[in-house]
Amino acid sequence: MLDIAFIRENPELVKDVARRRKTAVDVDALLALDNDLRATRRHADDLRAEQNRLSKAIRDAGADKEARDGFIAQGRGVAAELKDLEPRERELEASLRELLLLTPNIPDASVPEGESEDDNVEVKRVGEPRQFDFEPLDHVTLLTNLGMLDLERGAKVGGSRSYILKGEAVFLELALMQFALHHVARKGFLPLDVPAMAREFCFIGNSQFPRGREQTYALPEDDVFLVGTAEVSITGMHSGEILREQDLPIKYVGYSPCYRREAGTYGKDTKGIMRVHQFYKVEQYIICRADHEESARWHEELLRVAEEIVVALELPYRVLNLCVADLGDAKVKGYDIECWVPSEGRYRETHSDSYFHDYQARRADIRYRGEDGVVRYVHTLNNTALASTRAIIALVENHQQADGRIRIPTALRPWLGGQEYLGKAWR
RNA sequence: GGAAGGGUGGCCGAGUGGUUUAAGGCGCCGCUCUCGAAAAGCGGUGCGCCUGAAAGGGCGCCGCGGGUUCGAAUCCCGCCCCUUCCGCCA
Repeated sequence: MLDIAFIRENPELVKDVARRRKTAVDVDALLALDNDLRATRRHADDLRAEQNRLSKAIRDAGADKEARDGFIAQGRGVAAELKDLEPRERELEASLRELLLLTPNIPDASVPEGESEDDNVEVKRVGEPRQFDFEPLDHVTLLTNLGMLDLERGAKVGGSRSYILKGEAVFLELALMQFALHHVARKGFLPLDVPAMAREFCFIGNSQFPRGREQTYALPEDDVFLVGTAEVSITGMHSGEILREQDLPIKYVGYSPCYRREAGTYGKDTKGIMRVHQFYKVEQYIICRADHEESARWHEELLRVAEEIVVALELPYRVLNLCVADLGDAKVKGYDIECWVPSEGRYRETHSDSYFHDYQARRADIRYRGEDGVVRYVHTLNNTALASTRAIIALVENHQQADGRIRIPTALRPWLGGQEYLGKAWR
Protein backbone atom coordinates (compact mmCIF):
# COMPACT_ATOMS: atom_id res chain seq x y z
CA MET A 1 0.00 0.00 0.00
CA LEU A 2 1.21 3.45 -0.86
CA ASP A 3 1.01 6.40 1.51
CA ILE A 4 -2.17 8.31 0.62
CA ALA A 5 -0.21 11.53 1.05
CA PHE A 6 2.24 10.31 -1.60
CA ILE A 7 -0.59 9.60 -4.02
CA ARG A 8 -2.08 13.04 -3.36
CA GLU A 9 1.23 14.66 -4.22
CA ASN A 10 2.11 12.42 -7.18
CA PRO A 11 -1.12 11.43 -8.92
CA GLU A 12 0.41 11.41 -12.42
CA LEU A 13 3.30 9.23 -11.32
CA VAL A 14 0.92 6.72 -9.76
CA LYS A 15 -1.24 6.65 -12.90
CA ASP A 16 1.83 6.11 -15.04
CA VAL A 17 3.01 3.26 -12.82
CA ALA A 18 -0.41 1.59 -12.95
CA ARG A 19 -0.36 1.82 -16.73
CA ARG A 20 3.15 0.36 -17.01
CA ARG A 21 2.29 -2.44 -14.60
CA LYS A 22 -0.90 -3.22 -16.54
CA THR A 23 -2.87 -2.66 -13.38
CA ALA A 24 -6.34 -1.13 -13.51
CA VAL A 25 -6.81 1.40 -10.74
CA ASP A 26 -8.82 4.60 -10.84
CA VAL A 27 -6.50 7.13 -9.22
CA ASP A 28 -8.90 10.03 -9.76
CA ALA A 29 -11.69 8.15 -8.02
CA LEU A 30 -9.29 7.37 -5.21
CA LEU A 31 -8.36 11.02 -4.77
CA ALA A 32 -12.01 12.07 -4.90
CA LEU A 33 -12.79 9.59 -2.14
CA ASP A 34 -9.87 10.91 -0.13
CA ASN A 35 -11.19 14.46 -0.43
CA ASP A 36 -14.66 13.37 0.47
CA LEU A 37 -13.47 11.41 3.46
CA ARG A 38 -11.37 14.27 4.79
CA ALA A 39 -14.26 16.72 4.53
CA THR A 40 -16.64 14.27 6.16
CA ARG A 41 -14.20 13.49 8.92
CA ARG A 42 -13.57 17.16 9.61
CA HIS A 43 -17.28 17.70 9.97
CA ALA A 44 -17.65 14.65 12.23
CA ASP A 45 -14.67 15.71 14.33
CA ASP A 46 -16.24 19.12 14.87
CA LEU A 47 -19.47 17.47 15.98
CA ARG A 48 -17.59 15.18 18.33
CA ALA A 49 -15.74 18.17 19.78
CA GLU A 50 -19.10 19.83 20.38
CA GLN A 51 -20.37 16.64 21.95
CA ASN A 52 -17.41 16.53 24.29
CA ARG A 53 -17.98 20.14 25.33
CA LEU A 54 -21.67 19.50 25.99
CA SER A 55 -20.88 16.35 27.89
CA LYS A 56 -18.65 18.32 30.27
CA ALA A 57 -21.28 21.06 30.53
CA ILE A 58 -23.92 18.50 31.51
CA ARG A 59 -21.63 17.04 34.12
CA ASP A 60 -20.77 20.48 35.53
CA ALA A 61 -24.38 21.66 35.52
CA GLY A 62 -24.94 19.45 38.56
CA ALA A 63 -28.23 20.25 40.28
CA ASP A 64 -29.11 23.06 37.90
CA LYS A 65 -31.93 21.13 36.29
CA GLU A 66 -32.85 23.74 33.70
CA ALA A 67 -29.31 24.26 32.36
CA ARG A 68 -28.74 20.54 32.41
CA ASP A 69 -31.84 19.72 30.39
CA GLY A 70 -30.90 22.40 27.88
CA PHE A 71 -27.46 20.89 27.33
CA ILE A 72 -28.93 17.42 27.07
CA ALA A 73 -31.35 18.63 24.40
CA GLN A 74 -28.44 20.13 22.47
CA GLY A 75 -26.49 16.92 22.93
CA ARG A 76 -29.34 14.95 21.43
CA GLY A 77 -29.23 17.13 18.36
CA VAL A 78 -25.48 16.65 17.94
CA ALA A 79 -25.82 12.91 18.51
CA ALA A 80 -28.49 12.69 15.85
CA GLU A 81 -26.33 14.51 13.33
CA LEU A 82 -23.41 12.23 14.10
CA LYS A 83 -25.58 9.20 13.69
CA ASP A 84 -26.16 10.25 10.09
CA LEU A 85 -22.57 11.15 9.43
CA GLU A 86 -20.68 8.25 10.97
CA PRO A 87 -21.91 5.49 8.66
CA ARG A 88 -20.97 7.73 5.74
CA GLU A 89 -17.51 8.19 7.27
CA ARG A 90 -17.07 4.43 7.67
CA GLU A 91 -18.21 3.74 4.11
CA LEU A 92 -15.75 6.26 2.72
CA GLU A 93 -12.94 4.78 4.80
CA ALA A 94 -13.72 1.30 3.52
CA SER A 95 -13.99 2.40 -0.11
CA LEU A 96 -10.76 4.34 0.07
CA ARG A 97 -8.92 1.42 1.61
CA GLU A 98 -10.28 -0.86 -1.07
CA LEU A 99 -8.80 1.35 -3.77
CA LEU A 100 -5.54 1.81 -1.86
CA LEU A 101 -5.16 -1.96 -1.68
CA LEU A 102 -5.46 -2.11 -5.47
CA THR A 103 -2.89 0.61 -6.09
CA PRO A 104 0.44 -0.84 -7.18
CA ASN A 105 3.85 -0.07 -5.73
CA ILE A 106 6.40 2.23 -7.39
CA PRO A 107 9.04 0.18 -9.21
CA ASP A 108 12.74 0.90 -8.89
CA ALA A 109 14.50 2.79 -11.70
CA SER A 110 16.55 -0.34 -12.44
CA VAL A 111 13.43 -2.33 -13.33
CA PRO A 112 13.31 -2.90 -17.10
CA GLU A 113 10.36 -1.59 -19.09
CA GLY A 114 8.35 -4.24 -20.88
CA GLU A 115 4.99 -5.61 -21.87
CA SER A 116 5.18 -9.21 -20.69
CA GLU A 117 7.45 -11.87 -19.21
CA ASP A 118 9.20 -11.99 -22.58
CA ASP A 119 10.76 -8.65 -21.72
CA ASN A 120 12.43 -9.81 -18.53
CA VAL A 121 16.16 -9.12 -18.72
CA GLU A 122 18.68 -11.86 -18.18
CA VAL A 123 21.23 -10.59 -15.68
CA LYS A 124 23.53 -13.54 -15.68
CA ARG A 125 23.88 -17.18 -16.60
CA VAL A 126 25.84 -19.60 -14.45
CA GLY A 127 26.89 -23.13 -15.31
CA GLU A 128 26.62 -24.87 -18.66
CA PRO A 129 23.65 -27.08 -19.54
CA ARG A 130 25.07 -30.58 -19.46
CA GLN A 131 25.88 -32.33 -22.73
CA PHE A 132 24.31 -35.77 -22.44
CA ASP A 133 25.93 -38.74 -24.17
CA PHE A 134 22.56 -40.47 -24.02
CA GLU A 135 19.00 -39.38 -24.56
CA PRO A 136 17.99 -37.54 -21.39
CA LEU A 137 14.54 -38.27 -20.01
CA ASP A 138 12.04 -36.01 -18.33
CA HIS A 139 11.41 -36.11 -14.60
CA VAL A 140 8.12 -37.99 -14.97
CA THR A 141 9.73 -40.86 -16.86
CA LEU A 142 12.75 -40.91 -14.58
CA LEU A 143 10.88 -40.86 -11.29
CA THR A 144 8.07 -43.14 -12.41
CA ASN A 145 10.51 -45.77 -13.63
CA LEU A 146 12.43 -45.53 -10.39
CA GLY A 147 9.17 -46.22 -8.58
CA MET A 148 9.33 -42.84 -6.90
CA LEU A 149 6.38 -41.02 -8.45
CA ASP A 150 2.74 -42.03 -8.92
CA LEU A 151 0.84 -39.36 -10.79
CA GLU A 152 -2.19 -41.49 -11.64
CA ARG A 153 -3.03 -42.35 -8.09
CA GLY A 154 -2.08 -38.85 -7.05
CA ALA A 155 -4.82 -37.55 -9.37
CA LYS A 156 -7.17 -40.27 -8.17
CA VAL A 157 -6.77 -39.07 -4.61
CA GLY A 158 -6.32 -35.34 -5.00
CA GLY A 159 -7.44 -34.49 -8.53
CA SER A 160 -5.37 -32.95 -11.26
CA ARG A 161 -2.02 -31.41 -10.34
CA SER A 162 -1.66 -33.84 -7.46
CA TYR A 163 1.15 -36.33 -7.05
CA ILE A 164 2.46 -39.03 -4.79
CA LEU A 165 6.15 -39.24 -4.09
CA LYS A 166 7.31 -42.67 -3.12
CA GLY A 167 10.35 -44.36 -1.66
CA GLU A 168 13.62 -42.49 -1.86
CA ALA A 169 11.97 -39.47 -3.49
CA VAL A 170 10.38 -38.77 -0.13
CA PHE A 171 13.79 -38.73 1.51
CA LEU A 172 15.13 -36.63 -1.35
CA GLU A 173 12.43 -34.06 -0.76
CA LEU A 174 13.15 -33.91 2.96
CA ALA A 175 16.89 -33.78 2.30
CA LEU A 176 16.45 -30.79 -0.01
CA MET A 177 14.40 -28.96 2.58
CA GLN A 178 16.84 -29.82 5.37
CA PHE A 179 19.79 -28.74 3.31
CA ALA A 180 18.23 -25.40 2.36
CA LEU A 181 17.02 -24.73 5.89
CA HIS A 182 20.44 -25.36 7.38
CA HIS A 183 22.24 -23.42 4.69
CA VAL A 184 20.20 -20.29 5.34
CA ALA A 185 20.03 -20.72 9.11
CA ARG A 186 23.84 -20.83 9.28
CA LYS A 187 23.83 -17.27 7.95
CA GLY A 188 21.91 -16.01 10.94
CA PHE A 189 18.33 -16.53 9.78
CA LEU A 190 16.01 -17.84 12.48
CA PRO A 191 14.23 -21.00 11.36
CA LEU A 192 10.43 -20.88 11.59
CA ASP A 193 7.83 -23.57 11.11
CA VAL A 194 4.77 -21.38 10.52
CA PRO A 195 1.02 -22.03 10.19
CA ALA A 196 0.00 -23.03 6.69
CA MET A 197 -3.51 -21.87 7.54
CA ALA A 198 -3.72 -18.15 8.06
CA ARG A 199 -6.30 -15.47 8.59
CA GLU A 200 -7.32 -13.01 5.93
CA PHE A 201 -5.29 -10.10 7.29
CA CYS A 202 -2.09 -12.01 6.57
CA PHE A 203 -3.03 -12.30 2.92
CA ILE A 204 -4.06 -8.67 2.65
CA GLY A 205 -0.85 -7.64 4.42
CA ASN A 206 1.27 -9.67 2.08
CA SER A 207 -0.69 -8.48 -1.02
CA GLN A 208 -2.15 -11.88 -1.99
CA PHE A 209 -5.54 -10.25 -1.43
CA PRO A 210 -7.65 -8.67 -2.76
CA ARG A 211 -6.05 -9.23 -6.18
CA GLY A 212 -5.16 -12.88 -6.52
CA ARG A 213 -7.72 -14.06 -4.01
CA GLU A 214 -8.86 -16.71 -6.49
CA GLN A 215 -5.41 -18.33 -6.31
CA THR A 216 -5.90 -19.17 -2.65
CA TYR A 217 -7.74 -22.07 -1.04
CA ALA A 218 -10.37 -20.91 1.42
CA LEU A 219 -11.58 -22.80 4.48
CA PRO A 220 -14.72 -20.75 5.13
CA GLU A 221 -15.91 -22.88 8.05
CA ASP A 222 -12.90 -21.74 10.00
CA ASP A 223 -12.24 -18.31 8.50
CA VAL A 224 -8.75 -19.24 7.37
CA PHE A 225 -7.00 -19.75 4.06
CA LEU A 226 -4.18 -22.04 2.99
CA VAL A 227 -0.96 -20.13 2.42
CA GLY A 228 0.78 -20.34 -0.94
CA THR A 229 4.06 -19.50 0.76
CA ALA A 230 5.41 -19.10 4.30
CA GLU A 231 5.88 -15.43 3.40
CA VAL A 232 2.17 -14.87 4.11
CA SER A 233 2.40 -16.26 7.63
CA ILE A 234 5.62 -14.46 8.41
CA THR A 235 4.18 -11.12 7.30
CA GLY A 236 1.26 -11.79 9.64
CA MET A 237 3.56 -12.54 12.58
CA HIS A 238 4.48 -8.95 13.35
CA SER A 239 1.28 -7.34 12.11
CA GLY A 240 0.21 -4.45 14.32
CA GLU A 241 3.54 -4.35 16.13
CA ILE A 242 6.05 -1.59 16.68
CA LEU A 243 9.48 -3.21 16.65
CA ARG A 244 12.68 -1.81 18.11
CA GLU A 245 15.30 -0.57 15.70
CA GLN A 246 17.99 -2.42 17.64
CA ASP A 247 16.22 -5.69 16.81
CA LEU A 248 16.47 -5.04 13.06
CA PRO A 249 17.16 -6.55 10.68
CA ILE A 250 15.06 -9.57 11.56
CA LYS A 251 16.06 -12.50 9.39
CA TYR A 252 13.83 -15.56 9.18
CA VAL A 253 13.97 -18.75 7.22
CA GLY A 254 10.48 -20.22 7.10
CA TYR A 255 9.44 -23.75 6.25
CA SER A 256 5.90 -24.64 5.25
CA PRO A 257 3.71 -26.52 2.86
CA CYS A 258 2.43 -24.29 0.06
CA TYR A 259 -1.02 -24.53 -1.48
CA ARG A 260 -1.92 -22.92 -4.78
CA ARG A 261 -5.12 -23.23 -6.72
CA GLU A 262 -3.40 -22.47 -10.03
CA ALA A 263 -6.70 -21.09 -11.28
CA GLY A 264 -6.59 -20.18 -14.94
CA THR A 265 -3.54 -22.29 -15.78
CA TYR A 266 -5.43 -25.16 -17.39
CA GLY A 267 -3.22 -25.65 -20.41
CA LYS A 268 0.05 -24.86 -18.65
CA ASP A 269 2.57 -27.37 -17.39
CA THR A 270 0.11 -30.21 -17.32
CA LYS A 271 2.84 -32.79 -17.28
CA GLY A 272 4.49 -33.92 -14.08
CA ILE A 273 5.10 -31.88 -10.97
CA MET A 274 6.12 -28.52 -12.47
CA ARG A 275 2.85 -26.87 -11.45
CA VAL A 276 1.09 -28.53 -8.53
CA HIS A 277 -1.41 -27.59 -5.86
CA GLN A 278 0.78 -28.59 -2.93
CA PHE A 279 4.50 -28.51 -2.35
CA TYR A 280 6.97 -27.56 0.36
CA LYS A 281 9.18 -24.56 0.47
CA VAL A 282 11.97 -23.01 2.49
CA GLU A 283 11.66 -19.26 2.33
CA GLN A 284 14.04 -16.45 3.26
CA TYR A 285 12.47 -13.36 4.81
CA ILE A 286 13.97 -10.10 6.03
CA ILE A 287 12.49 -7.18 7.93
CA CYS A 288 14.80 -4.17 7.88
CA ARG A 289 14.91 -0.43 8.52
CA ALA A 290 13.07 1.94 6.19
CA ASP A 291 16.07 2.62 4.01
CA HIS A 292 16.18 2.06 0.28
CA GLU A 293 19.91 1.35 0.17
CA GLU A 294 19.54 -1.25 2.90
CA SER A 295 16.60 -2.91 1.16
CA ALA A 296 18.50 -3.03 -2.12
CA ARG A 297 21.53 -4.48 -0.37
CA TRP A 298 19.52 -7.25 1.30
CA HIS A 299 17.79 -7.96 -2.00
CA GLU A 300 21.17 -8.72 -3.56
CA GLU A 301 22.20 -10.72 -0.51
CA LEU A 302 19.06 -12.88 -0.66
CA LEU A 303 19.83 -13.56 -4.30
CA ARG A 304 23.37 -14.57 -3.40
CA VAL A 305 22.18 -17.03 -0.74
CA ALA A 306 19.74 -18.62 -3.17
CA GLU A 307 22.47 -18.87 -5.82
CA GLU A 308 24.72 -20.64 -3.32
CA ILE A 309 22.02 -23.25 -2.84
CA VAL A 310 21.52 -23.73 -6.57
CA VAL A 311 25.28 -23.93 -7.13
CA ALA A 312 25.63 -26.46 -4.31
CA LEU A 313 23.00 -28.58 -6.05
CA GLU A 314 25.11 -28.27 -9.22
CA LEU A 315 22.26 -26.88 -11.30
CA PRO A 316 22.83 -24.58 -14.29
CA TYR A 317 20.77 -21.44 -13.88
CA ARG A 318 20.18 -17.90 -14.96
CA VAL A 319 18.96 -14.80 -13.15
CA LEU A 320 16.26 -12.54 -14.59
CA ASN A 321 15.56 -8.94 -13.72
CA LEU A 322 11.77 -8.90 -13.98
CA CYS A 323 10.31 -6.25 -16.23
CA VAL A 324 7.69 -3.86 -14.91
CA ALA A 325 4.74 -5.76 -16.42
CA ASP A 326 5.80 -9.10 -14.92
CA LEU A 327 6.59 -7.72 -11.48
CA GLY A 328 3.21 -8.02 -9.80
CA ASP A 329 1.67 -5.10 -7.94
CA ALA A 330 3.64 -5.16 -4.76
CA LYS A 331 7.30 -5.47 -5.68
CA VAL A 332 9.73 -2.62 -6.04
CA LYS A 333 11.99 -4.97 -7.94
CA GLY A 334 12.33 -8.70 -8.43
CA TYR A 335 14.82 -11.27 -9.60
CA ASP A 336 13.83 -14.75 -10.62
CA ILE A 337 16.27 -17.62 -10.66
CA GLU A 338 15.50 -20.11 -13.36
CA CYS A 339 17.15 -23.52 -13.38
CA TRP A 340 17.90 -25.50 -16.49
CA VAL A 341 15.37 -28.21 -17.28
CA PRO A 342 16.91 -30.57 -19.88
CA SER A 343 13.66 -32.18 -21.02
CA GLU A 344 12.25 -28.76 -21.90
CA GLY A 345 15.51 -27.39 -23.20
CA ARG A 346 14.95 -24.20 -21.27
CA TYR A 347 15.27 -22.51 -17.92
CA ARG A 348 12.31 -22.65 -15.52
CA GLU A 349 11.56 -20.52 -12.50
CA THR A 350 12.65 -21.95 -9.16
CA HIS A 351 13.22 -18.83 -7.05
CA SER A 352 11.71 -15.40 -6.74
CA ASP A 353 13.62 -12.66 -4.95
CA SER A 354 11.67 -9.51 -4.10
CA TYR A 355 11.70 -6.35 -2.07
CA PHE A 356 8.76 -4.16 -1.27
CA HIS A 357 9.96 -1.08 0.60
CA ASP A 358 7.09 -0.36 3.04
CA TYR A 359 4.33 -1.58 0.71
CA GLN A 360 3.64 -4.77 2.66
CA ALA A 361 4.44 -3.12 5.98
CA ARG A 362 1.73 -0.50 5.50
CA ARG A 363 -0.84 -3.14 4.67
CA ALA A 364 0.19 -5.35 7.57
CA ASP A 365 0.91 -2.41 9.90
CA ILE A 366 4.45 -3.38 10.84
CA ARG A 367 6.50 -0.50 12.19
CA TYR A 368 9.60 0.17 14.24
CA ARG A 369 10.75 2.92 16.54
CA GLY A 370 14.01 4.40 15.30
CA GLU A 371 16.87 5.39 17.58
CA ASP A 372 15.60 8.94 16.97
CA GLY A 373 12.24 7.99 18.51
CA VAL A 374 10.37 8.31 15.21
CA VAL A 375 8.04 5.45 14.31
CA ARG A 376 8.26 4.27 10.70
CA TYR A 377 7.04 1.38 8.60
CA VAL A 378 9.63 -1.35 8.16
CA HIS A 379 10.87 -2.65 4.84
CA THR A 380 10.27 -6.29 3.94
CA LEU A 381 11.98 -8.67 1.53
CA ASN A 382 11.84 -12.32 0.71
CA ASN A 383 13.30 -14.90 -1.57
CA THR A 384 12.86 -18.60 -2.06
CA ALA A 385 15.59 -20.73 -0.55
CA LEU A 386 14.28 -23.91 -2.17
CA ALA A 387 10.90 -25.20 -3.33
CA SER A 388 10.47 -28.96 -3.22
CA THR A 389 8.88 -30.00 -6.50
CA ARG A 390 10.77 -27.71 -8.84
CA ALA A 391 14.03 -28.53 -7.09
CA ILE A 392 13.29 -32.21 -7.56
CA ILE A 393 12.61 -31.73 -11.26
CA ALA A 394 15.84 -29.82 -11.85
CA LEU A 395 17.85 -32.22 -9.74
CA VAL A 396 16.69 -35.50 -11.22
CA GLU A 397 16.76 -34.27 -14.81
CA ASN A 398 20.16 -32.61 -14.61
CA HIS A 399 21.80 -35.41 -12.65
CA GLN A 400 20.25 -38.40 -14.38
CA GLN A 401 22.58 -41.22 -15.41
CA ALA A 402 22.54 -43.39 -18.54
CA ASP A 403 21.29 -46.29 -16.40
CA GLY A 404 18.35 -44.29 -15.05
CA ARG A 405 19.76 -43.58 -11.62
CA ILE A 406 20.14 -40.05 -10.25
CA ARG A 407 23.50 -38.78 -9.07
CA ILE A 408 23.17 -36.93 -5.77
CA PRO A 409 25.25 -33.73 -5.62
CA THR A 410 27.97 -33.88 -2.99
CA ALA A 411 26.49 -31.10 -0.89
CA LEU A 412 23.23 -32.98 -0.50
CA ARG A 413 24.73 -36.34 0.42
CA PRO A 414 25.07 -35.66 4.15
CA TRP A 415 21.28 -35.33 4.22
CA LEU A 416 20.83 -38.68 2.52
CA GLY A 417 23.12 -40.74 4.68
CA GLY A 418 26.08 -40.27 2.35
CA GLN A 419 24.30 -41.93 -0.58
CA GLU A 420 25.83 -41.15 -4.01
CA TYR A 421 22.99 -42.28 -6.24
CA LEU A 422 19.25 -42.35 -5.99
CA GLY A 423 17.42 -45.50 -7.03
CA LYS A 424 18.38 -48.66 -8.88
CA ALA A 425 19.51 -48.84 -12.49
CA TRP A 426 16.60 -49.61 -14.77
CA ARG A 427 17.72 -48.61 -18.28
C1' G B 1 -17.35 -30.02 21.59
C1' G B 2 -18.86 -28.34 26.97
C1' A B 3 -17.92 -25.03 31.43
C1' A B 4 -15.64 -20.96 34.01
C1' G B 5 -12.36 -16.81 34.40
C1' G B 6 -9.67 -13.02 31.96
C1' G B 7 -7.60 -9.22 27.93
C1' U B 8 -6.27 -1.51 30.41
C1' G B 9 0.05 2.36 28.07
C1' G B 10 7.17 -0.58 27.25
C1' C B 11 5.83 -3.69 31.99
C1' C B 12 2.74 -4.38 36.61
C1' G B 13 -1.83 -2.66 38.02
C1' A B 14 -6.45 0.65 39.76
C1' G B 15 -10.79 1.78 37.53
C1' U B 16 -18.83 -1.05 37.09
C1' G B 17 -21.97 5.59 33.24
C1' G B 18 -19.86 12.17 33.99
C1' U B 19 -13.38 15.95 38.52
C1' U B 20 -10.23 9.67 33.84
C1' U B 21 -7.64 15.26 29.59
C1' A B 22 -6.62 6.55 32.12
C1' A B 23 -4.84 6.68 39.47
C1' G B 24 -0.44 4.52 41.43
C1' G B 25 4.07 1.85 40.79
C1' C B 26 8.19 -0.04 37.75
C1' G B 27 11.11 0.97 33.57
C1' C B 28 13.11 4.70 30.27
C1' C B 29 14.84 9.99 29.10
C1' G B 30 16.33 14.88 30.95
C1' C B 31 17.63 18.05 34.98
C1' U B 32 19.18 19.11 40.23
C1' C B 33 22.66 17.20 43.79
C1' U B 34 27.77 14.49 43.38
C1' C B 35 34.79 13.89 41.96
C1' G B 36 31.76 9.87 39.86
C1' A B 37 27.92 6.52 40.89
C1' A B 38 23.86 5.22 43.89
C1' A B 39 19.95 7.31 46.56
C1' A B 40 16.67 11.34 46.67
C1' G B 41 13.97 15.31 44.37
C1' C B 42 11.85 17.74 40.02
C1' G B 43 10.14 17.38 35.01
C1' G B 44 9.07 14.38 30.85
C1' U B 45 7.67 9.70 28.75
C1' G B 46 2.22 6.15 23.39
C1' C B 47 -0.01 5.63 18.27
C1' G B 48 -2.88 7.60 14.22
C1' C B 49 -5.71 11.33 11.55
C1' C B 50 -7.24 16.53 10.57
C1' U B 51 -5.78 21.72 10.87
C1' G B 52 -1.66 25.22 11.16
C1' A B 53 4.40 28.51 8.54
C1' A B 54 5.17 27.39 13.59
C1' A B 55 3.55 27.43 18.44
C1' G B 56 -0.71 25.33 19.07
C1' G B 57 -5.71 23.42 18.45
C1' G B 58 -9.32 19.40 17.34
C1' C B 59 -10.71 14.10 16.85
C1' G B 60 -10.01 8.89 17.57
C1' C B 61 -7.64 4.73 20.09
C1' C B 62 -8.46 0.66 27.22
C1' G B 63 -8.23 -7.08 22.43
C1' C B 64 -11.42 -6.18 17.54
C1' G B 65 -16.24 -4.68 15.43
C1' G B 66 -21.18 -3.03 16.18
C1' G B 67 -25.06 -1.05 19.55
C1' U B 68 -27.55 1.68 23.85
C1' U B 69 -26.91 6.80 25.91
C1' C B 70 -26.63 13.87 25.96
C1' G B 71 -22.10 11.09 27.55
C1' A B 72 -19.00 4.26 27.50
C1' A B 73 -12.55 1.55 29.63
C1' U B 74 -17.31 0.91 32.42
C1' C B 75 -23.81 -1.38 30.00
C1' C B 76 -25.62 -4.79 25.63
C1' C B 77 -24.50 -7.98 21.12
C1' G B 78 -20.96 -10.51 17.86
C1' C B 79 -15.96 -11.97 17.05
C1' C B 80 -10.59 -12.85 18.33
C1' C B 81 -6.96 -14.28 21.82
C1' C B 82 -5.13 -16.17 26.68
C1' U B 83 -5.75 -19.25 31.27
C1' U B 84 -8.09 -23.35 33.96
C1' C B 85 -11.25 -27.73 34.13
C1' C B 86 -14.06 -31.72 31.44
C1' G B 87 -14.39 -34.52 26.79
C1' C B 88 -11.85 -36.08 22.34
C1' C B 89 -7.20 -36.73 19.99
C1' A B 90 -1.57 -37.22 16.82
